[in-house]
Amino acid sequence: MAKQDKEAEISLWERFDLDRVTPVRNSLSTGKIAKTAIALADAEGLGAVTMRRLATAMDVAPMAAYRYVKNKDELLQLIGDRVYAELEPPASGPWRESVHALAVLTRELVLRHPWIADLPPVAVIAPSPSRSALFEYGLSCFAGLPLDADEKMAAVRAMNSYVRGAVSHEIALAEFMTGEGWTHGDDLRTALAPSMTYVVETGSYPHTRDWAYKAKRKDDRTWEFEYGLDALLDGIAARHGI
Amino acid sequence: MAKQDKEAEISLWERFDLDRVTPVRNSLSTGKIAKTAIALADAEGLGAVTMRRLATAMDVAPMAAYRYVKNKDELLQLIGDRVYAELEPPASGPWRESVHALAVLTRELVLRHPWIADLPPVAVIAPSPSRSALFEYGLSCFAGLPLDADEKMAAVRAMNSYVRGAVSHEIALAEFMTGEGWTHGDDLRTALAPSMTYVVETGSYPHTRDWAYKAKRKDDRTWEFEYGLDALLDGIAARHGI
DNA sequence: TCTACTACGGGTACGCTGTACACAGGATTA
DNA sequence: TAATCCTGTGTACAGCGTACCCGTAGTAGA
Repeated sequence: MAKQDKEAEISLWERFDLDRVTPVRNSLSTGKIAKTAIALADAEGLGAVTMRRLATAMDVAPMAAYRYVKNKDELLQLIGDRVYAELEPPASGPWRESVHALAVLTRELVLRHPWIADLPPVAVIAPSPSRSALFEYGLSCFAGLPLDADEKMAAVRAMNSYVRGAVSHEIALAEFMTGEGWTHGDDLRTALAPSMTYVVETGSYPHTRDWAYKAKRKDDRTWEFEYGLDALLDGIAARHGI
Repeated sequence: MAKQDKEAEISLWERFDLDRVTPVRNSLSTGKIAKTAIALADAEGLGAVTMRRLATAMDVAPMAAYRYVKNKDELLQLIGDRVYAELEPPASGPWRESVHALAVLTRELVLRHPWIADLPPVAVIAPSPSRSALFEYGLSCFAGLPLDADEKMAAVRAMNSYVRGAVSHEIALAEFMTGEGWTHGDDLRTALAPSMTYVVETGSYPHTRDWAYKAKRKDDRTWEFEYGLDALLDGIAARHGI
């Protein structure tokens, strides 16, 4: 589990730094483990990321990865961090453009790797290099504006919360719909899954029914995402006159 | 898994309706299963909700619950629904008060049963009686206002997304902090977990560091929640002049 | 009242999981 | 050359979800 059996405990991220310094020499490395696990998750979902499958994918014994990772939770933290490293913060500019762009890029990242939404919450909370950097970027967007320290943090967290909530909802809904045989398309905008018909037709949900028959942008997830995003940004802007 | 071995497949929710009609007679019922599982989760977290532990808690063989629930996923959907049934929508009033109150009540519910945040996303997406009803309530808050069907849905979903994101962040952060030996309190507002010191002190994260030293409301989660909530509501209101 | 049926819960078993622990061999250092 | 350690191997265990089959108690039809 440690780079040196005898050394005092070293954090995952220090271990990760180590293996880009010490060139290769071993068949395994934190980087290779992360890359393989991410490929596995991209291909078959987070459920396929098993210590054993990871091992066979690297042609190695089941327990081998445990030299680099304390337990599976740490593996998940690792891939959570590495996948966020893909995201390059937009060039600096007016705060609103920057924050908006960051949100859009984040959404695109998560849609590219939908399994991120399935990571255990703690794997997304524990500080990690790339997420700390993104967080720092978020805060930096508000530098020099008339917000105090608490307000800046609240603004960044509100953005994070909205984006995470919206995207995870979006992914779950998409997976549920395909799993349920939901049909959609231009000519079928008002079509509903069998499992939802009862909701609409019982008469107990008149407003939902209304939506089902009148809505025109049911498939336009990007529009829906931006609606909430812009609303939130408007609210923050108004609050501080920025 | 079915109430009648020979009958055509019946949905979880129809089965659930059945057992409040047919009084008791059996030692098990969908309701009892849900109640026991929720108690287990409240006491020891979602990880303790195991088909076997659930069975022993009900003094029954490990496989017994499968007469009432197709698989574990359905069990999770069931308890996800039952716990949301606790939430009583606020009395109707001006849209903004209603929506605000619903958000606050939802947050309180989730803080009371933090394991909700650990439910697999699909268990929170699949339509279910109590969540459909809450959704309907959300939509009804915007009835009669100058929003079209798509905008109403977008507004409700934005609220949902923010609340879910914020609360799950809040819970994960709290669990991470206690798990890490983080100290806090009036006299220790600026104290940091050992695991975070490096983030603050490397010099690579000046804005985060700034926050760590200057922020005064680090422990005020309610304030933080309401900051984002009000910002979002402001944005929605402004967008439609309501 | 006898008979047939069936819903319900019990029991056993399988393949999979995460991971503890002891060990072997090549590389590195003294 | 000898001692050390770093790395990957092998085996094993407890616990998971759940497929499948069976006994039985209670009901329904005659």
